[in-house]
Amino acid sequence: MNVPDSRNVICTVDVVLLCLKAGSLHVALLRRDHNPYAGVLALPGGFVRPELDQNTSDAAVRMLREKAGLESPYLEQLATFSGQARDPRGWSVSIAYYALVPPDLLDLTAQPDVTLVPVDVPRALPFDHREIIAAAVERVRSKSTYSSLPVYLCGERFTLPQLQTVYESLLGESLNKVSFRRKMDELDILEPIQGEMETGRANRPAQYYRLKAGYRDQLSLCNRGLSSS
Amino acid sequence: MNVPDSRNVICTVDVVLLCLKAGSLHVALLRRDHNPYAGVLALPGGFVRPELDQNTSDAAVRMLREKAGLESPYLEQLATFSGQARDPRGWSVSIAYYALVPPDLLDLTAQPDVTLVPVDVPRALPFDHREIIAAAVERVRSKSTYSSLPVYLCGERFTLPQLQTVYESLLGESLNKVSFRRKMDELDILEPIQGEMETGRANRPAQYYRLKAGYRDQLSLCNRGLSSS
DNA sequence: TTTGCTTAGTATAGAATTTAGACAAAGCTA
DNA sequence: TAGCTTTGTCTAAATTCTATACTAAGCAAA
Repeated sequence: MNVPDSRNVICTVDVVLLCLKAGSLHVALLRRDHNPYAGVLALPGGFVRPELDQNTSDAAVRMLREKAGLESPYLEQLATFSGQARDPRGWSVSIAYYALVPPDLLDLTAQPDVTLVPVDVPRALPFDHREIIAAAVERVRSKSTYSSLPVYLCGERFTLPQLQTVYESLLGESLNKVSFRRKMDELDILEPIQGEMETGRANRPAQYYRLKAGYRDQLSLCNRGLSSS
Repeated sequence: MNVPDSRNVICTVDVVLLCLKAGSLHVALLRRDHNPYAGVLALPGGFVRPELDQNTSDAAVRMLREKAGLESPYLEQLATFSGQARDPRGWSVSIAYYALVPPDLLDLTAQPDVTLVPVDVPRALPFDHREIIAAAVERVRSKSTYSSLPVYLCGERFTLPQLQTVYESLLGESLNKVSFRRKMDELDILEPIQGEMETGRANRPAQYYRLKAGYRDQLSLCNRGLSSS
């Protein structure tokens, strides 16, 4: 009667690692090194290890470090997926996280096991990983309509036209330049980097910006959203 | 190496059952009938039972039925809480759900074990239940700024002034009547109940509305949010 | 060196949306 | 029947958003 069948539940953590490549959202997949599905591309993930992890968020950080060799600037719990059918080993829960990284942080030459796959191209995946990825993409696109989330897909510094392009590729629609700049200004999370301009192109140089110090780990929300629809 | 220490993880589900009482949000607590914390007020919850539950959502439905004796019109996964310290029995995860019910669905005389407690009055609770409740309240208030969520706190039928009052008590600010009605109209999820008016008060009777048939289990989102701030 | 091209960044006017206030509608009470 | 109250709608003013135009500034080619 005391601690019954819940001992039969397998407890794992999976991470949806997202970044922009060639203007579209990609997810990082790894070839699994053991059964089930050994050799198959899947989300980085694994068992929660109580002796190593203070909580599941720690476990997600550990997965990213061990399997993709990086510390993500943005990591958020997505949802928990559960049931009998999703894992052939038995009734399981997977606490899913998603991470956003700028492209330069994912050094694919140093991590030859990692494969970047466009999220919008349907593909068979083991477990319910396709569903988990779909939920993460949905969450990112939704949050991009009213928050500063996409900033985490940019590097340390970026120009406003670059940032606008990132928003536009996530939202799948073009944004009004004046409105976009007004809203970034209202968010009040960016600061120009004095004297640093994007040069080398045949036009007026664009100002480089960076996140203000206090906003490294904290989202900012717009009052009225960014897109028109 | 195969299925390691994750067997040592305790897997539970907790439900934050919310309703409006006297114009403010209340959470339903139950007196625990076994250790740890036997006799203490806590969230309805319990172990996931793989032989009974298809998934954790089923488990949450079961908790509501067994412990509070009701079927909630709205149930959504909130987040998963985890770690060594939150449960004296050991490293645990709790997949938390939240439910919204109209006041008349919670028959406290038939369920004498259930206690309704205002969410804004701080109170010591076992486990990390205070944190879980805070997250649920935060989620409900946040979603109320841009969605039809508060409708689930009303009964089968309600007038627009009643619904506006529900929004206002959740958001903690008064809303513009014209804007509120325009946005409810844009959501296009309510229909007037022909001929049914709220009578018995010393003023012009208000029209009763209900959710349109297709929207019983589905949220609708505003383009631009409801509140002004 | 100069001309032309391209994109950055800003100003402005017109369009669209939101809000505050006014007011008629309609039932209850006295 | 008069007066009170809240519902539901209309309208004008305030605010916000968008399209367009225009200057800024660097590169490339003549």
